[in-house]
Amino acid sequence: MKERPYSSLDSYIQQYKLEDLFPASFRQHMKVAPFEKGETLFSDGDELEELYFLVEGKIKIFTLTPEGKSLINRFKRPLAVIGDVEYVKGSPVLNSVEAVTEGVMISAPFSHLNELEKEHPSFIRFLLDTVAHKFYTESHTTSMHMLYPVEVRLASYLLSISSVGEGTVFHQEMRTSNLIELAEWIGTSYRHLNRVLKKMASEDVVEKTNGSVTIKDLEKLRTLAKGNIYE
Amino acid sequence: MKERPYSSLDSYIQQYKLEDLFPASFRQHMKVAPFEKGETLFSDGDELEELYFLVEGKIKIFTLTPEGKSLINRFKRPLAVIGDVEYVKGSPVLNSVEAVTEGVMISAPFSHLNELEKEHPSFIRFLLDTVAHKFYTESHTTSMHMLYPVEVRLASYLLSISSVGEGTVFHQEMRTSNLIELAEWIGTSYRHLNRVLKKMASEDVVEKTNGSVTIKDLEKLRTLAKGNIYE
DNA sequence: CCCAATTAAGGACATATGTCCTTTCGAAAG
DNA sequence: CTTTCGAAAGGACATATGTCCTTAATTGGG
Repeated sequence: MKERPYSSLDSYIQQYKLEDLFPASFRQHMKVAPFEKGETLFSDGDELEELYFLVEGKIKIFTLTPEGKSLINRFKRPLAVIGDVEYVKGSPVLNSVEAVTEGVMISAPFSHLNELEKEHPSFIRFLLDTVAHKFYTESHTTSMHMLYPVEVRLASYLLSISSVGEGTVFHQEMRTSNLIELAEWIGTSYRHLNRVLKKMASEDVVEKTNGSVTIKDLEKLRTLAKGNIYE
Repeated sequence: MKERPYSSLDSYIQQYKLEDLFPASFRQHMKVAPFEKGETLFSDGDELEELYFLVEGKIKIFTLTPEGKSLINRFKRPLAVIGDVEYVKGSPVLNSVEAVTEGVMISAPFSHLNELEKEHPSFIRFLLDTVAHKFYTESHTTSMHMLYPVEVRLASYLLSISSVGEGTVFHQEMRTSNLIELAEWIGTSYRHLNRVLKKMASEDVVEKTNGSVTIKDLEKLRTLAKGNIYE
């Protein structure tokens, strides 16, 4: 997985079935841009000139306040679109974006997208689908955050990363690299997350072993989540 | 203003300059639907069949939890689009909608919109603009709610309803009909809102006289809002 | 003008969450 | 094996906010 040379534009387009979206004649305007782990890709307030597609790696989208607090809006894996809302509204970047792993984006300049819109209306439909979906999840997450305490959100998060196969509980890779990030993701402080985790552990809902969290009682977890689930 | 007969479909279309969006041939599929104050227009989970345009009156969009808590997502005045995300995603209604005043909606069936999309791609662009804007404001509001305490959000709200004209502060009609609604709007309890208002009053930032709130010190308010402003 | 029915305001207490700091633990270096 | 350092956990306290209930204010009806 390491050091694998990044594919070319065309192979990414093929991989993600974007052929119809970007006709061959348009691809000359597009670029391939690798990035490093931890790199700041976009900052709140930047003026964007291109639309980006995440084709490899993982990024996080978050808000920073002047006071230094940060709130993670969401994590993204391929295929994700960055800059769609900015393109449509012509406004500066709404949230900051940082690379969680190394990865690759491909990009297309706004200026050429206007032409593409005219020639290939399906591109507008694609954007519409993308933005509608973003709105949907954002709206859902917001309600959860506003209406339920951390315990419910945490339970919901844990459910979202566990999959149930024939009665066995597998816990997938945590979508957050550590507990600090998890805290920012569910919108609380690290301290408080710890507190809630400990409580859950004392009730045998989860088990904490050196930094990693394992689900022990899926049913109790479901009760705690009150039917909510992230995304 | 009362009892004024509602206009016809065509006059609404003209009034809001929707002629290009809905060609004459399409309008036979559209309907005019008046509603009463307080009426529940849509409920969380409903299956929507039509796209609606609010052309008269004021509505509120909110989330209800099984436990009975409610969170107001936003208020809408004409021209507003309802059901866009549901149309695009084909999913059930995300939030409940209630009429704050009497008013009128005009509607177009989803089934016919598909054809419209093909013949008039500008309609897709219109939806894209609409949804992108929704996302933008939603995202902004979410960050505020998650990152700042009620005092900041309240200050920000008060700023948003006051307009400054040549050094004089006018406070517009409160967009919420009462303090309870305001509490739901900024995402807190009525009790707590009262507490914060009282504190602001004691610092001469606002004045409370029988239920209505008047801004006394715009500068202090700006400081409290920390540069944030709703919408 | 007075009273009942509402609506607004506020007191008391409980809970959720944040902040700061100390302690503990485990892994990597020496 | 010991040291050291950073990550992880947790204690103590402060603040924000919620819940429940009581009191005060307001307004339409008689």
